Amino acid sequence: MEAVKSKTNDTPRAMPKQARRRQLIDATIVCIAEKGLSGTTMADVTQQAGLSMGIVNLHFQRKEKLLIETLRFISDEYTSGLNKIFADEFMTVEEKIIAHVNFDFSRLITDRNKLAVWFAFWGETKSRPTYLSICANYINEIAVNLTHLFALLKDQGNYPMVDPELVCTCYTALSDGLWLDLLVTPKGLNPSQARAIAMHYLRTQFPKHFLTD
Amino acid sequence: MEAVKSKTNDTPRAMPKQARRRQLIDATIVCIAEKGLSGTTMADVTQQAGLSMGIVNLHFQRKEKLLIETLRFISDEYTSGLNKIFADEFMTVEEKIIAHVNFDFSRLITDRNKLAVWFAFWGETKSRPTYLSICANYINEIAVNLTHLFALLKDQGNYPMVDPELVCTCYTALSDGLWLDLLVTPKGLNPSQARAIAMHYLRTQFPKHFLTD
DNA sequence: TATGCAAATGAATAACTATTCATTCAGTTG
DNA sequence: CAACTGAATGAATAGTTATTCATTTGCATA
Repeated sequence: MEAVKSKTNDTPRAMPKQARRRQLIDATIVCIAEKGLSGTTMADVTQQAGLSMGIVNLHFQRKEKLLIETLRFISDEYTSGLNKIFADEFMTVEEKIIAHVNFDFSRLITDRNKLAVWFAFWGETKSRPTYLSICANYINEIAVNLTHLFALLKDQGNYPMVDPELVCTCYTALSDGLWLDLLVTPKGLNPSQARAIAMHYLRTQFPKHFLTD
Repeated sequence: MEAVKSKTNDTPRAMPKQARRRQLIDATIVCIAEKGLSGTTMADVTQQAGLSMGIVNLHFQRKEKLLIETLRFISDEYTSGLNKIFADEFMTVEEKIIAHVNFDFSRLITDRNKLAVWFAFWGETKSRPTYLSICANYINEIAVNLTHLFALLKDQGNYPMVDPELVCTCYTALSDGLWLDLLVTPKGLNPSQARAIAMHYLRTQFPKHFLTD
């Protein structure tokens, strides 16, 4: 009897619930990419998910909450990926920075649908404090960690002139701008070229490192 | 009789018409900044302009056209500012590049209302070909001119290792990212700090130049 | 000052979209 | 297998917003 309870043996009912939420979030990402934030309706999202109109109310109460959870989802996906790198015990500082850059320009992150979602929400942060606070949180967390890595490399590699905080701000702005490029002019730049540009900048700061490609 | 015709003596009726359009575009910029693209209604815009509901229809036919003209307005403002610099006969190459950077981080461009408009539209380019084509146009035009300036400096300054196209892409991405920073975390960075970061990057490429600040 | 005319108004309308909820459905339990 | 339970449906509703257009306004001309 117990063996056939459900596909997974823990949280038998809660799991499917999470899956449904995820399904709706995925549909929302596709809709925002295809129709823009202002053009995305509940009918669009539920149809994209292959479900019925009332379903969003059931799982998210109202549209605004679905949108917020969608932003939170891609935000968490990004920060948790980076935190895994920061927390790794076996990578050198240089390897961690390279892993960071690789992650920034990986398939997962440079997916144009997700980039469209990022920029859609960024464009509204000035008017929606909730969006801003979700973005501001993760931005700060990452900046602290990345600055720390640059500071370590400065010491280890003997780069007395480097300003870790400046390099962090500059790298972050650069990768944001490269993402915009990938979103707006996808034929002008591909993810691996974008990655190369980011590495090019890092080499200007740490010329003895990052020479492996 | 002729002296009291109107406030300006040329194009007596056409001029006021342009002014009205401009007034509505200005109101649209404020509304997008305050309420987001998806939250901006016709009632908001006309109220912000201190005019009546029907006025948008009179001057722009429909909402979508007003939005497009708003994007075109800030786009033109940006390109025409830069083109003036590119076309200047009396500046050296180095001076032109500095003027370009100064313009990128001037009050006119780093106005947070306008930045909000830029990012609002960028976030929708994937779904609206019209927005994309307006953006793509000016992006390309500027890239050609800026790459040319970097190529000239490469020759004049004897920097054989510099790749002008790469530097242009990198500078452009960097300034886009810095604008995002100014929009999203205005307390983290001010325009003159952003300008300093851009100059810091240029000095890495042209170490004999851009030392004056 | 009267006349003509384009600009502007804003109440009314039409279109659209989020939200609700009575009903249906599917899976689990006793 | 019947009763139960919570998930899902989607037509109906309520609310919002773009658009229209008959009317008014203000200004230039004669």
